[in-house]
Amino acid sequence: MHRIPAPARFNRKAGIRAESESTIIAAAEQVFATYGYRGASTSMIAEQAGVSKAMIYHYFETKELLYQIVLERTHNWWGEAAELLDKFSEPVEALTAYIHRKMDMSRENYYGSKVWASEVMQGAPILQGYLETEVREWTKKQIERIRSWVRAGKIEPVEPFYLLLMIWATTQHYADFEHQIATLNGGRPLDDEQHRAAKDTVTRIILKGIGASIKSRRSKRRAKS
Amino acid sequence: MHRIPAPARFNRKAGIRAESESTIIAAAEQVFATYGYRGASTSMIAEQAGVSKAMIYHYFETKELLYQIVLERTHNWWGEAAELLDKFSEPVEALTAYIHRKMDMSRENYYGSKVWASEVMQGAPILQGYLETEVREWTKKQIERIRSWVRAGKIEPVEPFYLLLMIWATTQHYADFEHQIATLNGGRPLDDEQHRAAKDTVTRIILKGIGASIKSRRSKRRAKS
DNA sequence: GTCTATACACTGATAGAC
DNA sequence: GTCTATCAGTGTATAGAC
Repeated sequence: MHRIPAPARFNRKAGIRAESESTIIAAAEQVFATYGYRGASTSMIAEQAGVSKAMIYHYFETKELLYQIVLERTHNWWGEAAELLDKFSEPVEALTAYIHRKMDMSRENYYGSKVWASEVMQGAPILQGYLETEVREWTKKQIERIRSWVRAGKIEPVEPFYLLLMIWATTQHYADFEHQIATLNGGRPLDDEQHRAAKDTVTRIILKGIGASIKSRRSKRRAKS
Repeated sequence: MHRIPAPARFNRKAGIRAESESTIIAAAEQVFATYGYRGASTSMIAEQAGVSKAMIYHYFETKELLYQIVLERTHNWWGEAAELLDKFSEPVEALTAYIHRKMDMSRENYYGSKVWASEVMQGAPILQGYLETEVREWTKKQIERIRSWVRAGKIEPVEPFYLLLMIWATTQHYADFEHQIATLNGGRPLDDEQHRAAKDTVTRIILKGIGASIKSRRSKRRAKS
């Protein structure tokens, strides 16, 4: 395809297109998160986005394509957190950074997490290939890394797979079950202080639980996100 | 489309009505678990149950009523695990029994857990009343109990709410994400040995993470008054 | 109790005016 | 780019034969 870098004043149409697309994607993410793929209707997405239903089909060929794009976004979004785990060589730093980031992401945008959960509960018809390749490879790699920490005596013997599942489960729970958590919290979502306490509690229990508790106190507690 | 395994019949020798009803309920539980309330259709439930669609409406007035019954069953089923927590006065025994039971239940019937998760992701339109009364009261009570364990020096200081959420998240993850876990496990569900290892790992990390491991129980005793 | 036939709202998707 | 009108199919739910 022949792409021409156009001047800014000729990009107005492309600007409108990009804006409409992301508005629709954001709306679709919310509706898919709430009702799942089959339960979501294009009219609901259109209404949520504030556009006519025909606009959905103007920008996206089918409902399934739109769903795939939403899933792709979520997968890329979580990929960022996954990379974090590799950026630190020590278990305490790596796990702390990973857990905190995932907790923040669960709070920042819980819709993506819900769409993923819904997709997996369906049997991952769209994500299956991705699960069997990238996610599986990443998991194997992290399992080996955790094993090396055990061999180096940095953490106590632990089954790495179930440790990883525990971290995923706990951090994503704050996204997928945000409504239940808010209800039990008196009808209000966790405030900043509660969110910080939740992150600290989760991190402390896991690190201490695998014998990797923090030895030196560091005031790395800046306001994140 | 994703195929659902055949339903398990709960009744052995009961009336035709009772047997048909429980067959339909079991089928409905699977379909609701897979596609959510809106995404599930009565034809799919009928096919899964091996009866005609009209039979669904013969035994259950509406799709929503059938859904409510499925949710009610799940709620009662989990209530059994909830009671377990009160049957032991010591944190190690209570939490071990509770975690093990919830892990077993997640394996025994993950459909109920999925339906609950799906309902909550919708904003709990049906379960909201339960969440605001029974679940909230139970949670408050357990929070107080955990606080008393902290005061008695039986466990280290911990925010009880986030500990409870962690236990729920982790144990239910094995139900809600069983497909993803099986995929990462080479396409096979966790076998008996792996399930046992998962239970042990989860229990050990949590107990050790709150300073309630069996070994240190006696030495952690402190004069309180 | 079980089935087929059917009413009618809603679904995904398209055509065509502007 | 945006809208209304529309189609074929599926959705929930009911009626009535056997």
